[in-house]
Amino acid sequence: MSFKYALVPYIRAPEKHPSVVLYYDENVSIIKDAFPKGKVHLLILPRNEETSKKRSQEAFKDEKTRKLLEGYVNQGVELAHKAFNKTWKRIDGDEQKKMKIIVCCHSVPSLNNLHIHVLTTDMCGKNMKNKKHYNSFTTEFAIKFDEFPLKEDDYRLQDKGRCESLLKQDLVYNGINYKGSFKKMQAKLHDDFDKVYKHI
Amino acid sequence: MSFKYALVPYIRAPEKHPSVVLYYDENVSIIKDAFPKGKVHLLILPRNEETSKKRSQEAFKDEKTRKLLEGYVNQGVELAHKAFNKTWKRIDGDEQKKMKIIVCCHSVPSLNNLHIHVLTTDMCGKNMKNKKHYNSFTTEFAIKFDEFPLKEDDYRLQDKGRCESLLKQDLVYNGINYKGSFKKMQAKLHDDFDKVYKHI
DNA sequence: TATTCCGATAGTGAC
DNA sequence: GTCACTATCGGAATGAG
Repeated sequence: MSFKYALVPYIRAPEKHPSVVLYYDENVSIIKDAFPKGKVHLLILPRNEETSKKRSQEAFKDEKTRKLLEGYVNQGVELAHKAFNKTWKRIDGDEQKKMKIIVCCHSVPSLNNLHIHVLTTDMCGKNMKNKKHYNSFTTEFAIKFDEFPLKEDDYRLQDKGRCESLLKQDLVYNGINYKGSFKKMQAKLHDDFDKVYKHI
Repeated sequence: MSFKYALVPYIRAPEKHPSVVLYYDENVSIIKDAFPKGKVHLLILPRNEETSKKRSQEAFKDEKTRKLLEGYVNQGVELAHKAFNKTWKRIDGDEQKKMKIIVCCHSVPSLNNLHIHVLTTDMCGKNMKNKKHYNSFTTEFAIKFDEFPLKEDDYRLQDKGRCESLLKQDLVYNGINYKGSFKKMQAKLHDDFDKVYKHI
């Protein structure tokens, strides 16, 4: 099952992966997601071993941990904006309007090391390929960083099955239900993106 | 919907299709199935217009029609054996053992002209590609020619839905249930065939 | 159950 | 929900002056 530990190298030895690691210090590594689901998609990896092996729901019950990460989250968002603006420009030239960023953790992660997703909301990354990818960022499956700590009765603390069922929900974009047709929705997503942004 | 009439040319003008038509007279055309599901796969097509447009269940209520076709069925089986033996030979050399032949009509045909399938039981034709193909010849979905006329209470006279559900049954070969895995079953079918027969 | 094309769905294996 | 591969399953079109 070693794939579950794919993030370990960036936590243990970030200095060895300069092409992937955007920033690191003793507390975190911030890396580019190898399979981006948005035009920009970063991961913040806490380097503390105890923190890293917890699920987000547990790790962020602790206020000190949350407070520590808060600053890095702001930094991650800043890095994401910079990366996005380096490649994309609004066609209307309005530089006040900033691309929105999602900061979240998956309620059922597949990789064993705690990671905070920081990604643009376009959902147009090269590796956005199916319904589960999409729903994992657009439904409650994604726990927003500012939702932590979860209330004690939040189903996402315990009910893995219910969380996973969110990934099978009908696709919804702009209030339109695309049912099973991921491809059609994706075409619309790309269309809409291309109407607003141009490649630099 | 013209695909439903794909067989019409062979009924109307068999003389124009010598590469497909093995035999014809005023009553029938016997042709090679364009998408063979067995190593040899023929179709017997009654040329009488009234007969041709009936389902087998109805057409073969009539004894005269059955008796007329009986002879052609025997001829079709003979032709199938000849065609098979022209290409395949038993490895054990036992020429007494003859390849078994299925003679049947589908309880829910997709083509509008009545056609009797005559095919070897190997289920190893080039166009045996999925579960429905297989089940259409190995379950009660296939009405054997000698089952006609059907008893009045046979569900296949009326219950199209139940007939169609037979096509979705689990795959069974040699008492083994292959569930959804058509490819694995097919590999076994080909294996077993190749153990007994060699190409001439 | 005619085929073919496309796409969604499902299971697996990955060291 | 890591990906990538294979295969299964599911719908729609097929014609054409």
